[in-house]
Amino acid sequence: MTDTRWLDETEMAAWRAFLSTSHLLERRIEEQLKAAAGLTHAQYEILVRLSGAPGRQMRMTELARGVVASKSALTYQITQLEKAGLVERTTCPSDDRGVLAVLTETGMRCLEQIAPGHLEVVRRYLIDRLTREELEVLTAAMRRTEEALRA
Amino acid sequence: MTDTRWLDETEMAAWRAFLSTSHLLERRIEEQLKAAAGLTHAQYEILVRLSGAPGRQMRMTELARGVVASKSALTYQITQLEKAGLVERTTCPSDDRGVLAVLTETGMRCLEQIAPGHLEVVRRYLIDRLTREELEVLTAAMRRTEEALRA
DNA sequence: AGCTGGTCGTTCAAATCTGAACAACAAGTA
DNA sequence: TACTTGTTGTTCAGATTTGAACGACCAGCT
Repeated sequence: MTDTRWLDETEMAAWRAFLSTSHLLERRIEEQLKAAAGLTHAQYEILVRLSGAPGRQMRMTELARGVVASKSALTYQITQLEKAGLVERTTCPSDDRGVLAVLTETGMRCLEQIAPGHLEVVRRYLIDRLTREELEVLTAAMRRTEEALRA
Repeated sequence: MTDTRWLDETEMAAWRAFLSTSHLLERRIEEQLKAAAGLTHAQYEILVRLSGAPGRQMRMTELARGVVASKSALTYQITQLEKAGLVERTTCPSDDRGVLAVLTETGMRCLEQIAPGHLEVVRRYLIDRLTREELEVLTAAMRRTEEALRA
């Protein structure tokens, strides 16, 4: 509170661009997924994480960390995905408190079907507009702040 | 749908890092603002935009575009900020349909008071972790995709 | 003036997220 | 064993967002 470190032009420009772009991209992705499969981006990310996990299953808490969602938000979304038949709940054998979210065959097929359309959006607006070097700079920068935020 | 262009490792790494980090940062910012002033990040951004606008006022639609929010979301938030005395609504003199959101003196003082704490978070987790060059690369990249998304 | 298409901001119901509270269980310690 | 501390996932109420529908208004044209 003593003396405020404001952002200079370069810093402010970076922050504003990052902020606007992430929100705009989020919007577009949401729109595409809703139209293509009636899914939320949050739901899509859950399917992706599960599909990449051993046994296509994950503990609720671990999954929540992965997709950056609160525990209650994940509980809600898993319930929705369960109703849609894309995910199932299993009690964790090694921990009676635990719950395993498991990707069903239907869920896996659904994901394979909508992934191309989703990735097309990610490509068109972000990935294909960056050079190889920019991609690497972006990754390094993001990982540094991600690491700080996970602590 | 013909042949899918998947993302290679470099591309996927960039996308995942960008996605996780933007969500994590959003969370932290939300947490800080809530604790410091009981404000949402969306509300804070509205105050910032208004403070930088001529006459500290903006048309609803223009403001919605600026902060990347839907019209209904903005209507809701402006109502909240009005209840808090930080913003006022005025009928637009040149267009009877229009509504001007005006930042009040109280709103301006509130913003000046909480900006330092907010910027400190932006610095600590993002800005201060990037080199000058990285900041510029990030800005350029984000602006390119922002431009595409605004079209 | 009358029409037409478009824009503006709001409203509404439904969906989603948040954070605190909670009960059940785990793991270590005395 | 009994106790303590921490974790797990859910629940709940409240806050916020979404998208469609709507009435009011603008601008250009006839």
